[in-house]
Amino acid sequence: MAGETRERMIEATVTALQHRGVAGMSFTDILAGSGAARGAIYHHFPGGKAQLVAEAAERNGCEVRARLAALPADSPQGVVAAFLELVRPVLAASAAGGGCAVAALTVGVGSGGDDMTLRQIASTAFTAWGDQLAERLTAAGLGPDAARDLATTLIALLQGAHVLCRAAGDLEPFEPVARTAMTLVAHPG
Amino acid sequence: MAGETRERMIEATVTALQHRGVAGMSFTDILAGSGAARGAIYHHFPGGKAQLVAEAAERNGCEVRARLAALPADSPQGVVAAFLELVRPVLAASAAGGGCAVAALTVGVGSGGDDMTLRQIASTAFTAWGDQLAERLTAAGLGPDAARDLATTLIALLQGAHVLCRAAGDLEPFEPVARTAMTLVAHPG
DNA sequence: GTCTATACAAAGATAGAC
DNA sequence: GTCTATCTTTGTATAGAC
Repeated sequence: MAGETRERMIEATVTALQHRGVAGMSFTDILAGSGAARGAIYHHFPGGKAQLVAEAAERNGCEVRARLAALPADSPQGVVAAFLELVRPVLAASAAGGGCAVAALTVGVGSGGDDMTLRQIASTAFTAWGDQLAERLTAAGLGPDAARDLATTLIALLQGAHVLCRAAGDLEPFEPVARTAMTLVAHPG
Repeated sequence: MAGETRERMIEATVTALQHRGVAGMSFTDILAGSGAARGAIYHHFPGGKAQLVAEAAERNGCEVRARLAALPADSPQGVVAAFLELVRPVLAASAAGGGCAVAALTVGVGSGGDDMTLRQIASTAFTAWGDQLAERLTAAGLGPDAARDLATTLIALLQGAHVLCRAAGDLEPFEPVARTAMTLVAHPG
């Protein structure tokens, strides 16, 4: 079926991005992970690696955003608690060698033209996540300014926990971060 | 003088790590940045890239730890404020294309033997930073448990801000994070 | 200790048959 | 639309002269 192979290649790229990053991943990984042939890459992605990585990161960014949009908005505390439970398994995967596919676009890239495009994609995704989270927090009754600050902080904590958990190889660094996040929402602004 | 070239190579590696990461950096960068000849690398670092990267990251980790040790300990609020002012210029460099050399060891590495060693080095550095920060906070009067949680959270916020600021290309994401960190220390535990 | 030259492998990118 | 084969570049690693 048309687009089937292309789809599998994008999925494989998301996984490769999480595990090895932009510079660390190779087409060999993508081909092994998707079962596609070598020439198929440039058939589906004429822009080469840059295009493939860009599409994979955008895909992953939208998926995460959708999951944030599905958070309950009963109370600010409830939103933060649900957010923490949502990211816990993701961080567990990070500790096991995974990571954030969007964050991968920000490291290991220089100042070249294509690299700036990738950074832009990451920035857009992070902004979208923050906006979505802030929307949930305001829907739960938090003031607009406090919601924005808290949302950005939660995204930063998530990314920081990715780095720390990946280094530690377990979820241990996440626990104090989660405790702090809960005390945060108890004393906004 | 003996060790002069070796020193410059380590310095160049720290910079390369910050800008390109482990997989993204190459010996070409290190040679250009240190003025050394190609063969000099394996003369000073028989272990090749893994050894060079490991030593550079350990060096950088110790330098950061020393700067954390120099923080004043007048009050918990004072420690956090001084920490934020300490990291602000670092994050500005990150926004301009730099980054955290230690965090670079956690991404873009697989599950190989050398890679696990690098992850271990990063983990050790992060733990040392957290311990040092917690020590300052307890010296300023905070309880041991609250100090540990807050210290780990601040390190996570720092790493998260690195990712966000690098993606955004400016310091803007750091401001709400800094505001939140100050409100945090006003309501410990 | 420092340099030049080079071997060897891996990765990205293409061409062309089917 | 998919596959095999290959070109080119880059990067790690090594050998050996000075």
